[in-house]
Amino acid sequence: MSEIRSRFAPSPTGYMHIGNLRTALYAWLIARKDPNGKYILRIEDTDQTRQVEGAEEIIYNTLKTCGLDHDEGPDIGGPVGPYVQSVRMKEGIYMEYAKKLIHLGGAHYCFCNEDDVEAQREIQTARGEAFKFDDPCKYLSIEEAEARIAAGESFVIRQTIPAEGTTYFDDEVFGRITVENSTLDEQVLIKSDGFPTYNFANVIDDHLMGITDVVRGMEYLSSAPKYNLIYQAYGWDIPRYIHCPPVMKDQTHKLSKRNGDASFEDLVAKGYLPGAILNYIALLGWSPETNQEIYTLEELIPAFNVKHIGQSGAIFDIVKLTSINGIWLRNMSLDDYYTLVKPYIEKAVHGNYDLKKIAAVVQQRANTLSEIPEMLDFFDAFPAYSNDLFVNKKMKSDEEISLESLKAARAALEAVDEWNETNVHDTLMALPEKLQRKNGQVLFPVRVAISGKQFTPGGAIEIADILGKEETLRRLDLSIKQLEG
RNA sequence: GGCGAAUUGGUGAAGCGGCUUAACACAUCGCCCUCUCAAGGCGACAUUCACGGGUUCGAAUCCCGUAUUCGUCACCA
Repeated sequence: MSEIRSRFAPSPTGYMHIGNLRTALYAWLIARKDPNGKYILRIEDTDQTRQVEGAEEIIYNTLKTCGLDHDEGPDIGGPVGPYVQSVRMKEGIYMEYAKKLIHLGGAHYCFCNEDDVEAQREIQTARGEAFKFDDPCKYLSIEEAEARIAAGESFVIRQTIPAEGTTYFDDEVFGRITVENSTLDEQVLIKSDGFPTYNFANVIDDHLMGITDVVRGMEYLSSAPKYNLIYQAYGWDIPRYIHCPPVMKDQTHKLSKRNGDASFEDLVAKGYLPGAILNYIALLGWSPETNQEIYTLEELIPAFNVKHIGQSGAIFDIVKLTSINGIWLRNMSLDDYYTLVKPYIEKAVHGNYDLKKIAAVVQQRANTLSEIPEMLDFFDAFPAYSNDLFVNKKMKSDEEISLESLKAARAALEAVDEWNETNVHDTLMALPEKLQRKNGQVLFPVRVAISGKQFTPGGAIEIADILGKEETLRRLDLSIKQLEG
């Protein structure tokens, strides 16, 4: 009965930010650490003006591709549904609890219109104070208020906050936060359209759904004390709070899609693996106890520990993500890698080549999927290149030596009957000795001559093998002609 | 402006009073390996933990103040 229940409670506003995903990940890990733990998905759509079509789909898809499976949610149901706040609202859940709170003295009806509130706000902000609505309605008796409602007056329900004293709440990462009650605003709990505000719906749903661990961004840190007041009024158990510092774009700006920063789906489109993204995100603001840095989702479960979540914002570093992604790519078996990468190879290579060999050669060098096509463009079209490429100090190679090597290679290769990597290798590796040259003085020119590029995935032997005898000889001929001027 | 929080190298960070001449990783720079580029191997890279005081035999680690940054102050979440 003491199972951990954590939740991911996104608003369907469009895309999946990196910060949101990290919150979802941490909450998931916390639930999965407990063998009986449950991970709940709840859709928070109480703001009817911000609904975005298809946003829910993005949430389901992202969680699915990340492997963040949930045990209860709108799509699969569960014992404490419904899991969408707008449908919970229609069932009258929030209004029922709000009324209960009123009778417990933790809230009151308010009939002030927005102009009344605005007037106060102007005065207070002019004085440089934080806004705190001094609500005349709080002195109305419940009977009086109910009579006005019965008469058809529009109303909201606001939280009632004790005038004096302090309230605190305990956070797993920030410790105890204490604030003066006098600084707390009597915020709206139920809006005039009957919908609850985020702050209220959250408390009610977390309690009704038996949530034990609340993971969320630290932008909610200042409003958290008000939550405790509500929990206390009801006499409910307060869940564990885990507030996470923001994911930053730089020192002073939060990472946000609004500023054109990458979202999860953007990163996937750029050629990053979901697993690698999750791996990296886990490390943003959290650090493991060992020096291990590469984690699969499964490995993250035992390693994860709330105690090691940091307190200051972490800057999102795409370079580090790229490095981690490269490691993930290189760690794959060739078969898995090949099926993953085949579409990317086919974007660049249409000729009749052994794509799996190409995959093998590219696996050691690509850090992202999307950079693969341009690495392979020379297979289809032998590019025009300058003879300068043959000049390389380190290889002790120049145009003259290259020409000599190329001619020798051409002749030797022409004699190869069975064209495979071993034979090409043996043939080419026999040349340096014969020509009294270093390996690089022969193989380097050959690689340039058949690829036309300064840098290539794979060396001369691998490329020649993939290109095949006919194409290799053809390119060699072209390059020899070019060198002879 | 009030309130809350944070502050260790270019980046993520470890550290929680002596074992720290501040771990590890990315990035950067050397060297090695090598048919290029990568990958891999080796090495360099904070005399110093925002600043100023204090406590202590001893502080990045505890306390106070200053500065800076972030968050919040909505019938948005």
